[in-house]
Amino acid sequence: MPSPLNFTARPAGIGRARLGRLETPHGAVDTPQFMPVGTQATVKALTPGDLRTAGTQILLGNTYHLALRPGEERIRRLGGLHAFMAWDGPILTDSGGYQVFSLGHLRTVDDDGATFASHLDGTIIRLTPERAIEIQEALGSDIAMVLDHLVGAGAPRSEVELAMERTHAWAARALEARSRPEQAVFGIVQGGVDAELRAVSTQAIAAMAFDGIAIGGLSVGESKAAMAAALETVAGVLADDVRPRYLMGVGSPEDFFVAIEHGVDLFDCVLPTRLARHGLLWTSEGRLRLANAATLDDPRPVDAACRCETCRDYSRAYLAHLFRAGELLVHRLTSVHNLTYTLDLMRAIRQALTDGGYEALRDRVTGQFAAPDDDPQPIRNEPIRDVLRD
RNA sequence: GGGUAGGUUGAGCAGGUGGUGAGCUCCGCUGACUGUAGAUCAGCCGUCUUUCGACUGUGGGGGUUCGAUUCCCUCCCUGCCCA
Repeated sequence: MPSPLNFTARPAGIGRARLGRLETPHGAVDTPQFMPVGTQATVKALTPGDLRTAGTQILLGNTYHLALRPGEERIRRLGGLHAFMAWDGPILTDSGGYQVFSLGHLRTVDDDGATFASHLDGTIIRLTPERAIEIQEALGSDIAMVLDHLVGAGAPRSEVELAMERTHAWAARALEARSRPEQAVFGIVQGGVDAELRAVSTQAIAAMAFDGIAIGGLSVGESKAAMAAALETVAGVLADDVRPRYLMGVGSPEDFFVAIEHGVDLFDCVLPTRLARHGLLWTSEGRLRLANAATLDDPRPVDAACRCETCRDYSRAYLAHLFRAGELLVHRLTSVHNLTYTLDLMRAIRQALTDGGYEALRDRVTGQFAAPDDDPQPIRNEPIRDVLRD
């Protein structure tokens, strides 16, 4: 089956980093690229217009959540996920594999698939590799993910290995089950942070006829060093693989650089939008917490270097007020900003990989977002009253 | 003026009928969050102490008592009813 995707990429001269372009039935995506997460057919608090303005090129949706509500058949009857949510750009749907992990106490897993007790009403939901493909075909996403089995950091090797073997078997079954040539399907590498299992898994998935390779089972509690090591293992095995590579569930600004240098093309993460709703903003000077008392008196924009509507029109003090007052507008304004920051960062990375200056950009951003333990200079979040006093 | 119900740590409450009142929810302070069961969650939130712990605190004053939030006297304040 010819791939519905057309992906071209070239080495960028920094580690294994590459610059590419991914063409899908609903439009092209420049890589490296970040995909905002819209689990329930919406990126929380944002309209498709907001997403476009922020620079979004491709979105995520979720098999488990949409099958539960409103139901994939209803979405199919209503014209498919793109029409349903009024987003005409590319969409990638996750398979529900993450819910096998995150809803651990509401499900059981066996070799054939996973059984959930719906988190909404307890209804029993069965997800198999075939069913996950069927749901995603009904949703009509551009890229479907295979159902996989991921386990948390710290799981015993035997458990990691079992989940990996299951993932491989499920991957093969998903490929057998696919019936829509216009929908791409990505396989998912597992294997935890065990170098041997990671390598085995990468080889197994890469040997199958997927349209792209996803790296799963990371950013689930392991250390930064362990994640980097796992990426190195995967990158080594995939050295000559020309398909798009997608690191699932990552990440934070500093994580992007590490992964890109290991050849990752695509990212998704709830972090920018979730942190936004929780009052944590990413800026060109590091983190800004709306909840902190000092922000209440700060007349400055969130980020003077940012082009977004929030930074153009509103002060930190106003956002801090909205946050404390529980006003819903704050969710849109902070989400607009964090997504703009993230997508502009990704654009800046592509630019730097093209024109130079990548290392300087990486070092600056990594320094701003380093863990407190590594950073003796926590970001300052103080009002500039002195400047205003005449 | 008469009657009645009250006054608890920023706010709102719970509790306590002579022997441990620092418990809850807000507010406030500080964190966490990585393929979204998350507009969520955690810690702190009288004073001193890193901790352990110590001390203070039930409207004010006084009394009875070994001991009072509890019993007595008195004053202040608030709600409601009647005049």
